[in-house]
Amino acid sequence: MLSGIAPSLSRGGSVPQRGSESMRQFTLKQLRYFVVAGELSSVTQAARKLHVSQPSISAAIQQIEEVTGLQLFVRHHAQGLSLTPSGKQLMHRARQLLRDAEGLEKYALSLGEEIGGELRLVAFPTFAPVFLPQLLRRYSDRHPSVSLYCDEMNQVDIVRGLGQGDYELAFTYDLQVPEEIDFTPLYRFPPYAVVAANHPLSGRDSIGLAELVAYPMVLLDWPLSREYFLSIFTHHGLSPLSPTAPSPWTCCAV
DNA sequence: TGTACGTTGAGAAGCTACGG
DNA sequence: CCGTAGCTTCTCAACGTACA
Repeated sequence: MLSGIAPSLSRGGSVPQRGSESMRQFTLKQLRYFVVAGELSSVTQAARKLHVSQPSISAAIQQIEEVTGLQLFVRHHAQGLSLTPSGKQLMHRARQLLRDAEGLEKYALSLGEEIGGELRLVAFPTFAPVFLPQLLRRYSDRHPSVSLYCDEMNQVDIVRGLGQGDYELAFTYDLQVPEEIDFTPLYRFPPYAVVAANHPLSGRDSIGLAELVAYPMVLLDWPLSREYFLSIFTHHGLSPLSPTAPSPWTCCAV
């Protein structure tokens, strides 16, 4: 949540607010002006894009700066604007707020009708190609009015994205998922070893961990993933040969 | 010096609250 | 119900600044 500010949910027209409190708020419209100006690094271009005058953009930014007490932009005369670190942080949250407001509007419009709006989800790349297509297709068939937006990330970025509200849903492993995130197990995956057809261990129904340590391994070198698989060995007092670290797509190919 | 761009000031328009 | 006051937001014009 945005702390210390009180955005007004007005759309179009003015919202008269008497008294000194009125100067302590800003509107979603002003937030949108700020975000677009930040994205384009220009008041002029933002004004063109939003079909308003330059002073309107400038005034909106100043209002937000006054309310928050933050300097959001560094002004470069005749050279546009650049976001300050505070401006970047606020813009990130402002985008979320605008998205939520848009979602709320769509939700309100869809009340009494079928489910609509946008569902943003993210998945771990190694099993995203395996499970997501079928899941997404079934979901789209059932809820055709929902726009699905899907990303692929490593475990650390997935957890961060959920925490920041960038995504509503994630498909990933149960690795260091914070308590504040609801985790529902869908599948249980036993670890598999994939070997070449002419490998000494080829053709076996099962392989013991101790048998694997003698051979070099290929592991996905992503945050937590590599540590997780190595921990399976160390938990049993085993030390595998130094694994190589290819790209995720190389792993998929292997 | 011309051009591009952001800011400032003045005035208009639109909205709501309030009182008669 | 209507007129007025107060407020916000908008546009236009002018100005200041930086760069080629």
